[in-house]
Amino acid sequence: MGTSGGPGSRRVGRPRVARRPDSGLEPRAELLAAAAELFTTRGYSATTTRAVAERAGMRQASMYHYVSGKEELLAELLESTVTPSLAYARELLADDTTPAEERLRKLCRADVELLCAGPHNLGGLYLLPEVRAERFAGFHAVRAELKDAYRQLLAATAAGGALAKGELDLRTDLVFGLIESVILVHRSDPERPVSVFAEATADAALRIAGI
Amino acid sequence: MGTSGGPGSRRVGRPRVARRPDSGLEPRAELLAAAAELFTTRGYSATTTRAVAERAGMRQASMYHYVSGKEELLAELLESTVTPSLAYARELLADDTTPAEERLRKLCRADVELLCAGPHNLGGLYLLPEVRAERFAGFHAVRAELKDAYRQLLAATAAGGALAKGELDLRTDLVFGLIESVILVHRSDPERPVSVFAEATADAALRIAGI
DNA sequence: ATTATCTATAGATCTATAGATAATGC
DNA sequence: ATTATCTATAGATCTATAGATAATGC
Repeated sequence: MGTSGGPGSRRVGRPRVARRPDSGLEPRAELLAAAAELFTTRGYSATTTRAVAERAGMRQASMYHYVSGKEELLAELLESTVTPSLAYARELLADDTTPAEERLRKLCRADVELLCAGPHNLGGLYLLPEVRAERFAGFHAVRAELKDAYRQLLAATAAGGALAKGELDLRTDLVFGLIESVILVHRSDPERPVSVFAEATADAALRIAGI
Repeated sequence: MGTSGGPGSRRVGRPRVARRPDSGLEPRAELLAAAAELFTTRGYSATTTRAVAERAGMRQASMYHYVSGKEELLAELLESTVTPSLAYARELLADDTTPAEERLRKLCRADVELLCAGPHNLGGLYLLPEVRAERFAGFHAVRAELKDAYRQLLAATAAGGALAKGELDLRTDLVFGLIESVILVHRSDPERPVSVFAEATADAALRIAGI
């Protein structure tokens, strides 16, 4: 199953017509990277299968050797934007030795870092209107679980414990909204150093939470 | 020039094939409303001229009697989402009898109300990736001016006056980001009473601002 | 023989124009 | 005569499949 292989190991199959420096990625990963860039900058529907394939260095039809179409690419990219944060959120929820305030701060910071990580503002995929389609219900479920983790941590803080349900929901929405707004802010200024930004956003989130 | 005319006044021209209860809107306004709904829910590129026209009650080709194409519709809708807020922001900047904190709060509240106004989450248009195109530079200019109004108000507050330039920019981004995040929050829960939400968001914005 | 790619293309759109038509206005 | 609409359609895509081809593997 060897990966794309070390230098010198020639690949099986007809050679690509556009030979380029080996990206070191598997063809499927090349397609995902190409899709990430195009979907986030031009949008999903505006991106053709030809554009994705060609950016990945192959012809349009060759793409179908690896994926069933655009939808599959988007679905996979979407999940990759929440899964790591969710895993971390679960860890934090299970940790009952650390104060909730601190855990909430950690989650905010990590979430912002993850949303801003990578070259293509992947978090921005979530803003695509097409994502609402039933096809992506899996992603929405994961995202709802992440939001619920925020709610639970918020409820466990001193300030949050005093809130009525409606109030807690509103605060959760505001905090979660602020975290997601980093997608927009990051989009408008991708140069900003992420760690400072993550810290400042976590601060802001805790202030909104009332801490 | 009479508008669509009072009841009973028949319209000139071949009748539409799909007769429907008079919406009371001019044909161009009907097209804009249809585009607003479709662009915000399905996205811009995913929306065909046929879909827009038919939702507006006419055939695809008839649309070209009123607009040059989809682009024109999006451009007009976009501007309509910032222009009112910007007008209000200018008023507030000119008013030097009211404390900056209060003016900032007012701008936040008004901006949220406007973003959530109307049936179709119009603010969400700004999230469309296609909006980055050069074609919409006009919109971006207006939006940048609105953001600058936030910056100026922020700088005029007691807390903001103490900030270095980089710090002020970061705060501005966070506050502006929070305001825009209402688009996302409103999208996920359109039922929430807007005035409460606007108040809570303004609160949150001022806390982020450090007030 | 197996594989990854290619070229070619059918079928399904989608946009924007041309030209016909069915109202009102004079 | 003027107008708002219609029907029809040319030209330009775009997707997904069929089948050919150029490598390596045995």
